[in-house]
Amino acid sequence: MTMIDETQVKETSATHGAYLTLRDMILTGELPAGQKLKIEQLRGLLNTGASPVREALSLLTSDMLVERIDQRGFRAAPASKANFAEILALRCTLEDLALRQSIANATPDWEEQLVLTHHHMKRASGQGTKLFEEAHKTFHMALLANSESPMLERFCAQLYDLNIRYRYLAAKSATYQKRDVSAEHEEILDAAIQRDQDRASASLLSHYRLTGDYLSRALDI
Amino acid sequence: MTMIDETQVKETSATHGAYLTLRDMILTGELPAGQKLKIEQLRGLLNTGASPVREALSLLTSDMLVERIDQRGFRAAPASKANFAEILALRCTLEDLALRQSIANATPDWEEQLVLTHHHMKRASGQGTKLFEEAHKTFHMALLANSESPMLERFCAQLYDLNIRYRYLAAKSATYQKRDVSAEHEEILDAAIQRDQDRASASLLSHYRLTGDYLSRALDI
DNA sequence: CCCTCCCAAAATATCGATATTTATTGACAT
DNA sequence: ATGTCAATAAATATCGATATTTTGGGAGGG
Repeated sequence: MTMIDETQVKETSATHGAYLTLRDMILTGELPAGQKLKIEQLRGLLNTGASPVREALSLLTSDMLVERIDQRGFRAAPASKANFAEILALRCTLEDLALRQSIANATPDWEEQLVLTHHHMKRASGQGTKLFEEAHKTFHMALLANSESPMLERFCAQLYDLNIRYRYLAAKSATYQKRDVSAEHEEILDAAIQRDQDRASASLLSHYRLTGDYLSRALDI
Repeated sequence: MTMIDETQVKETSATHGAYLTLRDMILTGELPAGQKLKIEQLRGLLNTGASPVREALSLLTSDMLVERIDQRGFRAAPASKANFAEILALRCTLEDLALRQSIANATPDWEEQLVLTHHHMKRASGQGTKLFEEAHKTFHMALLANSESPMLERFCAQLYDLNIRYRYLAAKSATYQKRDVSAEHEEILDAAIQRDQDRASASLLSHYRLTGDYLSRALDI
């Protein structure tokens, strides 16, 4: 006999579900940085067994979103300005590399993906933060998706996610920026399609550094 | 009542033990690349329960040594020339960066560590491969240990390990190299202590590329 | 002869209970 | 008051059993 609990369909395995939920909770700050993550507590939150929770936490360890303390459980990875600065610096190095490689290997197919994902992002702009975040990541990852270096792309994706957390952290505190982010995206897209490595990389890095400066000021951790 | 099984002391948790053993088996090729990793089979090998095995495999996923196929278990990460080339290229980029930063932040303490770990490596040279491998990694990580960028160091360590696997793979096949690896290490050490970023990085990268070329030829995968 | 569908066998994923380990509390001696 | 130690409480880690899913191998139909 099968129990149908959520909304009719059992999307994936309990582990994967727990993984996605926990990840989201950490990224958005619903589970604050540094917080102890008790199995029993999470077991309740996700209404699943201890095994899936444990395994999901183990997986999140890969993503550097959770730390494991041997024999003493798990906790959400701590956040700090130093950590944020490190993420920004690494992203600039790695995305620069990945973007240049992507452009070097440029194909019509890839360019079409860029245009598409950019369009989706623009359309998602009005709607909720959650949807826009999703589309924003998709666009940025599409830029790198042609590097023919899966590990490099993986590192970039990982760092991208780590950065999101700081965006949510900053959002809690005061001021909201009034840059023309949209124009920055257009500029990156255009340079990529023109296959201009230097311009694309420069505008991408500038995009990150502007956001970085802004976040760095907004953060009070 | 406590059961004492191995050699008197229970080093760590079952999970951590399984993690170390499995990792070693994959690195050395005892568990060949691409092989299906069945829980039951490993459970026997490590004589422990299914939970620690599962969790160890999850952790190895972080290290990109194991792949997880949803609902279909785990397998040792596949190996290929392309993957090897990617690892080499990424290492060159990331270690270059880390080494330069380490040198930029140079302290007497760090330099002493370099000298020490280099000495240990030389001493381990005569003894078994296993011991030398250990010391070799320690020396190379010591070079990067002063970068003040923990994540960067983590990436480098990860890539270092992934590379080891290819060394073991190549060792199985034919010829043995006759480079003066020891001199290369001296050169890197010397340049680092002189705080000469360019020379240190150049000799480190040359060291890797020479090994890379050799391995690339020796591999038949 | 080949393809599809179904049934057994194998393997994975998950649960619930138990054993270990770590954290906490309060009494006692200083 | 204060620091130490033992007993208790809480949490983690691990086990063994069960439910679910995938795989492999025919039987039957095309």
